[in-house]
Amino acid sequence: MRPGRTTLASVKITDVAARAGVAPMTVSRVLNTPDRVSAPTAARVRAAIEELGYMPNLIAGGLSSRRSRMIAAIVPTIASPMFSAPVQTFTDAMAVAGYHVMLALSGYSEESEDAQIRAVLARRPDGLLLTGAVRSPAIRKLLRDSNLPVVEIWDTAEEPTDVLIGFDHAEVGAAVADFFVRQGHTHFAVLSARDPRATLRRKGFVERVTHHGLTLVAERILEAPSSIEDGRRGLRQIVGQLGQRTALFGSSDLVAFGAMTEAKLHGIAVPDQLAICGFGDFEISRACHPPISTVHVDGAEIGEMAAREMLTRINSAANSARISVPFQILPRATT
Amino acid sequence: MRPGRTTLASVKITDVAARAGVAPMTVSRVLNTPDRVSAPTAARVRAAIEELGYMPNLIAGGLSSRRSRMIAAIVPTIASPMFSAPVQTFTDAMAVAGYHVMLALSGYSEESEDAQIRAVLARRPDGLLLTGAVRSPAIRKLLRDSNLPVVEIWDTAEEPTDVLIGFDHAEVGAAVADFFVRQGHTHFAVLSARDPRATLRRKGFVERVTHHGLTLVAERILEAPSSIEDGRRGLRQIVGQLGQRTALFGSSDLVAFGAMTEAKLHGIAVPDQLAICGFGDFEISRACHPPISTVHVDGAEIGEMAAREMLTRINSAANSARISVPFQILPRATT
DNA sequence: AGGGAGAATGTTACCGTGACCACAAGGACA
DNA sequence: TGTCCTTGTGGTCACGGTAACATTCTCCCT
Repeated sequence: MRPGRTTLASVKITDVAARAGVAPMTVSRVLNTPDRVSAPTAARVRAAIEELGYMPNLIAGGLSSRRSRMIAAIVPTIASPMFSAPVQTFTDAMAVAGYHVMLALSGYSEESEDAQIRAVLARRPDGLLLTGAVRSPAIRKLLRDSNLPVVEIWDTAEEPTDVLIGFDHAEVGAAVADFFVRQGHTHFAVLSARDPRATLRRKGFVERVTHHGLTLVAERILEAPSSIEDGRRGLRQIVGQLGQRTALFGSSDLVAFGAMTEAKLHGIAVPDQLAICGFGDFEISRACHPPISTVHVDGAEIGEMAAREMLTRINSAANSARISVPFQILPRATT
Repeated sequence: MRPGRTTLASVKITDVAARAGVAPMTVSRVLNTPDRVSAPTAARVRAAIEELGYMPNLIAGGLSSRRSRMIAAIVPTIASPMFSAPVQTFTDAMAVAGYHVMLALSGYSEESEDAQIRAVLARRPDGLLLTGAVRSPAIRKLLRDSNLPVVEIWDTAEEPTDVLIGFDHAEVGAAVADFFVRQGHTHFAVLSARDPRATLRRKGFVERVTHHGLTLVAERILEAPSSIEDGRRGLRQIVGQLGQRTALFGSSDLVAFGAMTEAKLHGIAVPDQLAICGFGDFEISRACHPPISTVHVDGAEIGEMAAREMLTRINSAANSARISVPFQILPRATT
């Protein structure tokens, strides 16, 4: 460190300005709107910044400009690829644009989510990333009044607060049922987590099965977020109800993998006696043996789209929208 | 909404003060140091807050108090339970204490981590959570000079910048080697990701094997972060080099699971011809069949400890420390 | 040559809080 | 009864930037 150099916290924009022989405002412009400063001046300022080890204070800047360059993201958990994937791509994409992401985890509790939203608004984020549509009317009103970009992901069933990116989970369930039916199945089972979106998938599946006049032989609700172990336990609990040939829909690939594992131990042939379809296209369903049929939805892509929508809305007003992301059934070896 | 009620952004502390008939400072005290305000005054202030829908501005508060009540966390990725678990528990524990966590993802690139640290310091966090010890001397100096609490997790091999919580990965590798040796193994193989900590484990393993004068029949470096598929591919590549009875160490449970999956397909008996030990005690190693022997380390616990240390250091100066977290080999069905 | 447009930079006035210090009122104590 | 301490509250100002407007200078066009 050169003599006279000062430390992180103590150097402020006025110090840099003095050193470079310009006004503080010019330093600010060099950092925020470089094209409005002449090249020689900018060079002098940059040199001063370098020499002093100046680090801008975004808290002060945020207060003054009323833009925090920060986004709050609230997801149930990051322990599942379902949410870690979009959070990861969203964070990366926003970082490129100069935004940081504040992460809050809500579990699967609605009250917790509401509390987190309130808490995080005190930091004056420039936007909000939420999981599923906000249900509490009070919070919805708060968000609408705040005039902030709100991107809700993973669910398009409900009315968007602002933008909603995802797909209809009930349709997924129905599509899986249809897929099984086309393969000639007549007997069905579901193992499904107790979370809002898994519930929609389960209902869509069950309704479609019923609509076809076919038989639901077993239905089991698991805890959320559900694990491989939940899938195994679920299958153990319904194993007595399975017939000669049953088609099982699991609410995630973890559940499906657990069910398959347990089925093998019970001597049940997959897919001949028990056909299995999961959800999420996690790596495990692709890389295990036999590979498990599943529903592909691109969480990473949803995160990127969310970032795109967020930036659009930060930079210019945009209308409320509902953006559908396709899902796709991937038949593999278990169906 | 009652008449006269104003919206989020516009209500400030002076409005509340006027409504309650007190000075702004008193409102601030009601929110930050309630015990210094008389009960009747506090009640009046709270009523005014409620009526106006006041939401404090933590940006302004942070500028004034020079405490942002925010922690920056930088991890390589949250796609692996290795990091999502501690991030999750850390975030939860800090939230209870009124701190929010800003998340940045560095991949496995050191330059990216350095850049992220610089970027995030501009937000004046009250502390930093990092993965592994900081290696760049410039950044280390920056952090030390900043006088911020810095909690580094997952690695105790290097010198801590401030506090280091984790274990020695080379010791893990050595312990696994010893464990195999005690079971009578004489031939060994490793499939290991190209990341700093996996590399330490691999080296510890290989050195111990060599030290015993035993044979390393195959060693394969995988990409980081490594997946089930990487484990399968790795095993395919070394399958020709495996002898009658080999003990394989995988750098994570995903790798181990992939290796086991592929071994079965090649007709290799596990554990008789190929014994396998993973690392991390992810759910998959416990819930798959046969359950895979692994090294248990409690990522969730590390996150909680990190939060504890962070809060301690925020509230009072503390000495640099290196905190060891135990790891434990869990023999299951693959060894 | 005069006028106007545009580029580069400076000046002023906050942004919304909390630290710090001042001060009034009331009770304890000698 | 006077002094001292404690408790509760208010006033002032600084935190470190940036928006908005003002100013200066240059250059170009008619």
